[in-house]
Amino acid sequence: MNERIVDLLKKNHLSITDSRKKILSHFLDSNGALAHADIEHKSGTEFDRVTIYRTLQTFVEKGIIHTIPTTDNSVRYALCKDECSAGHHHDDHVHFMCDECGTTYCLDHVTVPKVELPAGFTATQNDLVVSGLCNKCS
Amino acid sequence: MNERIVDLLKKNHLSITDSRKKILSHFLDSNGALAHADIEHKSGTEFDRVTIYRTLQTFVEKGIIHTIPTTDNSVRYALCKDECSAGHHHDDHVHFMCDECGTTYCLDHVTVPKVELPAGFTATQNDLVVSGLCNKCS
DNA sequence: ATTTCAATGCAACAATGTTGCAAAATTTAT
DNA sequence: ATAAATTTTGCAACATTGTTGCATTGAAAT
Ligand SMILES: [Mn+2]
Ligand SMILES: [Mn+2]
Ligand SMILES: [Zn+2]
Ligand SMILES: [Zn+2]
Repeated sequence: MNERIVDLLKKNHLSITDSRKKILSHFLDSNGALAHADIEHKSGTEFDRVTIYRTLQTFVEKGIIHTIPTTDNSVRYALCKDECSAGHHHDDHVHFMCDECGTTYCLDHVTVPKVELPAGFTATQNDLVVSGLCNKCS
Repeated sequence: MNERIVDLLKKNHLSITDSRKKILSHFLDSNGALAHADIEHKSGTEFDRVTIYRTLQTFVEKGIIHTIPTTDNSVRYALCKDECSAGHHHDDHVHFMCDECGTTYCLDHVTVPKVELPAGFTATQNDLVVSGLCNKCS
C-alpha cells in the first residue's frame, strides 16, 4: 500500500513527503470523493490547512485527482484513473451524489452522453452530475 | 417592464420592495446567469450584501430563479421558466459555460439525457454542464 | 391612520481560500 | 556521507464568501 503511494508520487515527479503520502492514502482508503474539510478532519492537526490546499492543487495539476462539480457548489476531489496525466484529464464519467448519506461517487463505467448544441456552440467538456439515492441508502 | 416585475413578485406572494424589483430586473436584462458578485457590482452600494443573499434565497425558494452547478464551483443563478413554482423546479435543461467570455447560458431547448445507473442507484435530478465556446466567441 | 407583519441594514461572526516569507525537509551534487 | 540546491511546509496575515441575531425600517392589512 505504502509502496503504491510512493510509486504514484514518483511517477509524477513529486518529492515524497509525509503530507502527500498521508493525503493520498486518504483517497485510496475512501470509496467516495473527499472535500478539503474531510481531509482536514481525517488528518487532525497533523498538517496545516494551507498544506492541504497546496497538496490538492498539486495533485490536480499532475492528474492524480480531479475536481467534481457538485450541485451544492462545494469542491470535492476524487482519484483519477491511470489514463489521466499532467494537464490532461479525461474524465468522461458521470458523478453521483447521494441525497441521503452525502457520498459522492465516480461512476467510472457510466459515460457522459454527448448532446446536440445550438448553432455556434462548441463543447470541450461535458459534466453530468446525478443526484438521488445510492445503493447503500435505497 | 416594471409591470412584469411587479406581477412576478405578486404572483409569488412576495411583498414589493426596491431590492427585489431591482435584483429581478437585473435577471430580466441579462441573457446569461448571474453570480452574487455580479449583482453586487450592478447594484453598487444600493443594497446590503446580506439583502442580496436573502433575496436570491427567497427567489430560489419561490421558483423564480434556479442555481446552476458550475465546474469552477461558483454559485450562479438564472431565471426559471414559468412552469417552475415554489418547492418544485423542473429544470431539465443543459447549461453551458463559455471558456472565453465566462457567460453561463441556460440552453432551454436542450434537455438532459437520462443515463443508465448501476444497480441500486436511483436518480432524482440530472445536471449537465457543458463548457466550451459560445456562439459569440467561436 | 393604526396595527401587524415582513424585509432591511448593521455588526459580528464563521468558513473558505490565498499570498509572502522564513524554517524545515527533501533531493541533487560533491 | 556531507554539503549545496531546491522544494515543501508552517505560520501569519489577509481576502472573499456566506451566515446569524437584532433593532430599525418599510409594506401590507385592518
Ligand atoms: Mn470522478
Ligand atoms: Mn438554467
Ligand atoms: Zn447514500
Ligand atoms: Zn462566450
